[in-house]
Amino acid sequence: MFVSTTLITEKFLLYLYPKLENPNPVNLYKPELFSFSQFSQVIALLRFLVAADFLVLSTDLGLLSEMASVSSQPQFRYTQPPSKVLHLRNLPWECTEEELIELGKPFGKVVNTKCNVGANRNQAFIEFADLNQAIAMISYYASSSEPAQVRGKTVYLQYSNRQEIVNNKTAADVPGNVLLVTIEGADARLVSIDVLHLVFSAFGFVHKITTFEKTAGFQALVQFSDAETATSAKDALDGRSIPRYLLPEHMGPCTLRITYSGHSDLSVKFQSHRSRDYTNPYLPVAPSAVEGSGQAMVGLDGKRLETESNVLLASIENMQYAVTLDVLHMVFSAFGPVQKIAMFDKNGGLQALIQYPDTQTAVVAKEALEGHCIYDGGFCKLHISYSRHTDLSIKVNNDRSRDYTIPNTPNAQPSILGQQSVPMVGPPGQPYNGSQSGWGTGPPAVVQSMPMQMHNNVYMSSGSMPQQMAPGMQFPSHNSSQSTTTLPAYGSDRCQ
DNA sequence: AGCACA
Repeated sequence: MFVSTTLITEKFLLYLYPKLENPNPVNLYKPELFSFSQFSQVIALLRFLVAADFLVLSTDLGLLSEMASVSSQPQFRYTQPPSKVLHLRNLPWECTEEELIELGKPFGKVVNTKCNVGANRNQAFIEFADLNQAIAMISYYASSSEPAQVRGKTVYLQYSNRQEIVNNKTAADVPGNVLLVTIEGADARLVSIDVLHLVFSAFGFVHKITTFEKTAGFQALVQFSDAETATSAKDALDGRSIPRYLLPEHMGPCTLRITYSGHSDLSVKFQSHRSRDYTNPYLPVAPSAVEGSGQAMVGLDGKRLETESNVLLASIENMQYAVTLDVLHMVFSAFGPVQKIAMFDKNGGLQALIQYPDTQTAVVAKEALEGHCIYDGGFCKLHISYSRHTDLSIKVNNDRSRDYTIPNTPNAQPSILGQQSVPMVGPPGQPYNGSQSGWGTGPPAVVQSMPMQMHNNVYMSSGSMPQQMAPGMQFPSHNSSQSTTTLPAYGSDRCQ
């Protein structure tokens, strides 16, 4: 209740009574008797009570007496209790918030609005900062010869039956840099992520795209740099269909429904047929995106899990210095006996498969070595993933491949756990001196992921090529040396 | 022309 009942003295009611018939009692306000706030609120309250037959005005007694019911002339002009919120009806089509604010501004501060309400979308609410402002507006139009109008159309006002506007503004209404795109059409799910990328790239650099299946259908989240770019794409594409020439001929039309997403930065773990991160070319390709991969494992959280293996695939980035079989053997022997190594060139870079007797050792080695550099200065940076092999077939022992399990093999140096003291070899750089992140501190601050072509090697079964990236896929330049970390000295306490 | 929507 907005006014203490003790304020309604007999004197006050006697004063008010004749004025209640006046549709605009604000004009009759007598500051020497009551504050404006008290006056306005009580007027509105009394009107409501009278209209609702809770009070009956008695001229004889000059008093208001309480009554339960029965009114010969029920009044419906003031059937709502006063509220800061006004209900407007008979509004013109697609009335805007600006028009509502314009209408309410003369009476006070409009703090909230809601338009396009109701089945015909021709109702609205406006909420004032103060109850008296709402009262002032209702009072004014109750007595005015000119009705309230929007675009020349009469609108009808009354107090809302709610005390505040609750804006169900969902994320879909709040502009953001990420768009939620629903692709409608019988063949919606056949729309490739590359086509979506192409369509949305017309409006600016697309950072990331994820696609997924929901009850709403086939949907995608498209991330732009900023809300302005996203808005331009939304305005241009919402309700439009994907150009036919971008789709296979047999496909039906695919219409885009676009809202804003609540997200601001999508989390893309892999480049795959479902998600892309165009800002990070070194994001690994999800095995699920690799044809013929039957190893897709899904964790409890629904994310993909890497399939562990006793064989590691190492690719060497920024190979300024020769990395020999012996160097690799030394590096990887620090974590356990290395059974076999096979080296090969791939896409102008060097890769190697390193086989341990068990998966646990490989896991430890991978965790320790991933992202580290064999040589100081960011040279020969290792990127390690699990191979799908479990036992390498080494045909011949030479400077590129070796089976250390075969006894009496020259240069074969089976390592055992604990045999750790291996001096730094190779031409340049200084051995790790402990000033940078050591074993104990875990992986480097920024661990670059493996290049996406790394799955593609001669040791893998046919049909294991990674999915081709889309033509026109663009990557911002990156500084590969900024995140390199020198490989610490081998044989630290981590490896016991 | 008469009170939002998950």
